[in-house]
Amino acid sequence: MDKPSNTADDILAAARRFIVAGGYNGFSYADIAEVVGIRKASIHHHFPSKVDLVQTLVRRYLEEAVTGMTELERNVPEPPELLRTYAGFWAQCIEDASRPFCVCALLASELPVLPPEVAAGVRAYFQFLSGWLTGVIERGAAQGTLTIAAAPRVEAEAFMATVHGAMLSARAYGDVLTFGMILAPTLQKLIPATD
Amino acid sequence: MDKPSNTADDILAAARRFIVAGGYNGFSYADIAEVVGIRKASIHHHFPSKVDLVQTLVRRYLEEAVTGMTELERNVPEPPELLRTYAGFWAQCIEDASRPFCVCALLASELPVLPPEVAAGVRAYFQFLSGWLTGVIERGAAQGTLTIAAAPRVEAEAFMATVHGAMLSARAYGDVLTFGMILAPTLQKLIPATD
DNA sequence: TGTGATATACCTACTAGTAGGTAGGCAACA
DNA sequence: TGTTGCCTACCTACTAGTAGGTATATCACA
Repeated sequence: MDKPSNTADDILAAARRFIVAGGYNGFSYADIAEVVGIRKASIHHHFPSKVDLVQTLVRRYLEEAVTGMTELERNVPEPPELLRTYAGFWAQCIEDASRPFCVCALLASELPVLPPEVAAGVRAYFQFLSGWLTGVIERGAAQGTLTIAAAPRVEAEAFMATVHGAMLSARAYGDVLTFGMILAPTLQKLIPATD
Repeated sequence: MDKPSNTADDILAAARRFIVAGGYNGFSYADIAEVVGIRKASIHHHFPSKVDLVQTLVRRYLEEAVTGMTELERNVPEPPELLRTYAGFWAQCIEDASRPFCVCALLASELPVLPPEVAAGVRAYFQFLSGWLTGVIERGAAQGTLTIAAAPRVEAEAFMATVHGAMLSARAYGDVLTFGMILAPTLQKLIPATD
């Protein structure tokens, strides 16, 4: 677990913050060096190139998502509550400004100018997330705990799109409550009323 | 109408393509100079700084949206058809790759690192679009031609978020049909079945 | 009708600063 | 003793932007 040094983790954490703020071309090794408190050249010791750094970041981001979702499904088995928890996670991240945007959603927006290795990682994340949501929605529909109007895959893609678009709007308006406001009716349409 | 020279328009068109591909930091004056066929310094003659250039681009983008929506509402008066046409416009833009992303949606993702003048323009675009959609949905709900589960403003924000998120997914998957696939059930939920 | 003033649109050649990246050294430590 | 982690010092390529020039077009007016 402690194979990568603390500095490497610090570099990755700084890179994540910079990417979340302004994308792949929105930061430099000099920016990272400053916040981590080392020299530019020392970053190259841990990550020979910028591509290596961001590739590692995206790979870990996907790994964390996979373990996070697995963990989540163990603790929260019901599909409606899974969707609510997933949306609530991002609502919290945005509200407390700890992670105001999804790394891969941001990188996806600049996909055409991304190094191919990074682009592939971003695509993998989208495929995983969409697959996971499809599974959850499929299960909910079969159980009758979710109401869907289209195929589970399509509903999953629509849900994911709304989540990403809501992040964008929250950022555009500079209003952290926008995300929750948008997700509320989206969840409501999927979850049958219990009145 | 011919106040700005052809070259200035060419520069703006090139900048738009570059921004749509990779955002504010994803292109340089050198990139534009190459595709327009002039020298870097000549771009500075038309747009003294990069901020001037992108600011002008965003301002015009909003102006075009305003006139486009006004025109649209004159030709297509019914709210359901307005939403369908708006979504269809973007579906077409993405499918024929003519405008595979909204300039302001892309810029919004990197808002924290944008020059303040540009950021303000992006915010204005979001406010206009959200306001227009709110009006359309409000009217549709009053007429009974649209079915809404939340306040018109909330439904409008959710719709806009889904459109932007669907652009992102289409880009992430590299599949131009993803956008239409996502928007179909979204429209379906707002437009009552006519069976 | 010719002449001068002004403006437009572009050019070459340059600046300071920043980008990612490299070479080689030094100290701590297993 | 070799490896790890970081350093100074440097590189080349590129960034936005500037200085100063030229060719051409337009207009005012004698």
